[in-house]
Amino acid sequence: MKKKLSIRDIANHLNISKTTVSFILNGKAKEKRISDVLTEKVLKYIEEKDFKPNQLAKSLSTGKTMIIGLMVEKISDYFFAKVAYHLEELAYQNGYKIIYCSTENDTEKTKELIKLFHDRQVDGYIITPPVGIEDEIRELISENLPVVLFDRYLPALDTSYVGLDNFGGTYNAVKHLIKCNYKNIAFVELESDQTQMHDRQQGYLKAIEENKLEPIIKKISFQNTTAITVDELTGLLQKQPEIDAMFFATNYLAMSGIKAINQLNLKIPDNIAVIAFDDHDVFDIYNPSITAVAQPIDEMAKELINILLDKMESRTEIAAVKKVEVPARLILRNSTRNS
Amino acid sequence: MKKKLSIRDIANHLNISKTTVSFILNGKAKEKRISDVLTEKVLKYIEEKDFKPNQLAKSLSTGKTMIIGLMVEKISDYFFAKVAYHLEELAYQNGYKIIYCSTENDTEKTKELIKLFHDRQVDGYIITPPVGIEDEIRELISENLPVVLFDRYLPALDTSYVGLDNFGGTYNAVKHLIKCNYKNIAFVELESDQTQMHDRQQGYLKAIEENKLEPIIKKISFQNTTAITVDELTGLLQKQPEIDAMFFATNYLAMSGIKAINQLNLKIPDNIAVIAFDDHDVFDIYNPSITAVAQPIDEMAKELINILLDKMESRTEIAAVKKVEVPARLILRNSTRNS
DNA sequence: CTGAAAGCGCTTACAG
DNA sequence: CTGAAAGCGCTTACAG
Repeated sequence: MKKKLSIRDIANHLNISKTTVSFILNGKAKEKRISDVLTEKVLKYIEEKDFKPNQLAKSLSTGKTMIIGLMVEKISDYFFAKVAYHLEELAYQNGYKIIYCSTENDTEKTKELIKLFHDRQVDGYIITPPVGIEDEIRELISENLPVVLFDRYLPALDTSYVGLDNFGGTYNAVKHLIKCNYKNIAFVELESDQTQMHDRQQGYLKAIEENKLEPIIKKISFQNTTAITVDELTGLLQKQPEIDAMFFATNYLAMSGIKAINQLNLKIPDNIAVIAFDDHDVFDIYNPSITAVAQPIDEMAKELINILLDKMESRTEIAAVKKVEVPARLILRNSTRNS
Repeated sequence: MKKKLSIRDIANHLNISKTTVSFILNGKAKEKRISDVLTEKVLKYIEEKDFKPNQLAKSLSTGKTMIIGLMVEKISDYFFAKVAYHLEELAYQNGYKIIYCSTENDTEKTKELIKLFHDRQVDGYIITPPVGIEDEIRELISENLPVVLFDRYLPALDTSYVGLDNFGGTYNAVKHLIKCNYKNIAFVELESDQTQMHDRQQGYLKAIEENKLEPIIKKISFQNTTAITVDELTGLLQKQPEIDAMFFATNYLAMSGIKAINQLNLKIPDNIAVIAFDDHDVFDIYNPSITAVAQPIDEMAKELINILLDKMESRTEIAAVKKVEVPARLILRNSTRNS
């Protein structure tokens, strides 16, 4: 078991002070006008011994951890996993590490997690907030900590935010269905107070109203098992056989819906069309492949990191509010008759 | 912006020493025989001020970070995401936090990540190793750091390990196909030197040989896009139309395979049976639903944490080797004729 | 029962 | 150009 080297060991060995070593280590050799010869010598020794400064000590002393805390609804979800992946990449390029965790959309759990991140002293927060978390977010901001909300916002709170144009994305997709001559378009959504759900619903309603069609809205409880959701959707289709298209507000709802459609032996897209909000890699593989409203994940990740970095590196006010809504992309596949 | 409280502020305010506050904070009041009255008073003040000790300072001083580093092949994969989720839960119950990252099966990237975790001074490592990482793992162990390998092992290295009984799981699944009267069973696997792939192949071969059938093995490159894989599998099925069952060594291969089967208008399970290694929640929703060899994820997570905790809390030697292989579960669905 | 003091490994304002 | 010293916020061996 090797003894860990410290900055003082190096200083002692080379007969110089810790200060000098520290300056060289942090690239301040020029600025502090330390001689090239000395700098060379120290760097060489460090290289040779493969010295790694203790990050804990560094953080304690600088007050920065170089860690970004990412809290998403569920890290195992396709969408969030992808976003996390991109964020990790971008953060890393800027010298930051990401630690992530799942809120499960549970307000209490999220409060716990914010505390945890706070204890670990992360330098910045990216959060997909459940409802009821306003006070905790406000508290973070009042402590001058950089926060960016993501995926959904908190209407009561004026904070930086990156999300999709949920309204426009849904509006365009439903208009596409209408153009393809579908008349009875059901909208299946999660029972939820969150803005992203609400905005999708509004987009649907606008398209329906503009075309003088009848809205058919089905709300599914967040706590449902897949089996129960499938049952409820089977029920809906039996009760309202005139439905000839279904718009699902999430990809998992779409999967349950497809199962219900299969159970009733309806054919996609002949008897019924399907569009899912949020793309998923299995949609391309499914038979028939499923038309989806996709979120430009890499673009969102880039916006998130940029806003956060600007705050963390004090290029903007920590409390400055910047909101970005990126446009959705409609990916046409075979679950809709495409006119 | 509120001033952060420190242990010294508390000590000053109550006119006692930092030592006493620290002891009380760490539940050592009894052990150090600090009076109940004082303990009460300190606890009350801490509660009231919502004081949180600085973890960085604590870690620097104790040398423990209470963080476990988890490195999986790809955190966005269904299987790994689920495992991570369970591990997080279990770690949390024991006062540990998990930080995770993806190796992408890239040896160089993995070396980087091990360095990163090492710099962050995680207390323990759970790693799904790519090949060629033996030296780095050996180095960790020689520094007396707890390491458990997961999902696949490194034959050249005698380390603690938790994984599936890949051999038995595949063997039983293929035997099931044979029992259901399938005769020309193809095995589709990833080109890979990893033990889990190798063991699955061996399980397949054993079942085939025992029943005097002809093996048909197709290897798919790890770098393939989905489209290329689909093409290759379509080619295979056209060249060898006698194939009446396909066993896929991973769930993503199965999805590509199903797409190939659909493109050729073959019917599952009448023309061709499908079994996937590694369950996926869409398999249950797919039409027809897909028979799969499932890994008992929660059980694996439990074993991992137990082995790691035993090492981290020095209940066993850090270098002690414990290997666990958990049995696979065959989940029969409708992609196989079930006799 | 309780406290003064050294130490964990860094950074940085200050002095020369 | 370079260093001595204080400080970040904890823990803990030692002394009484």
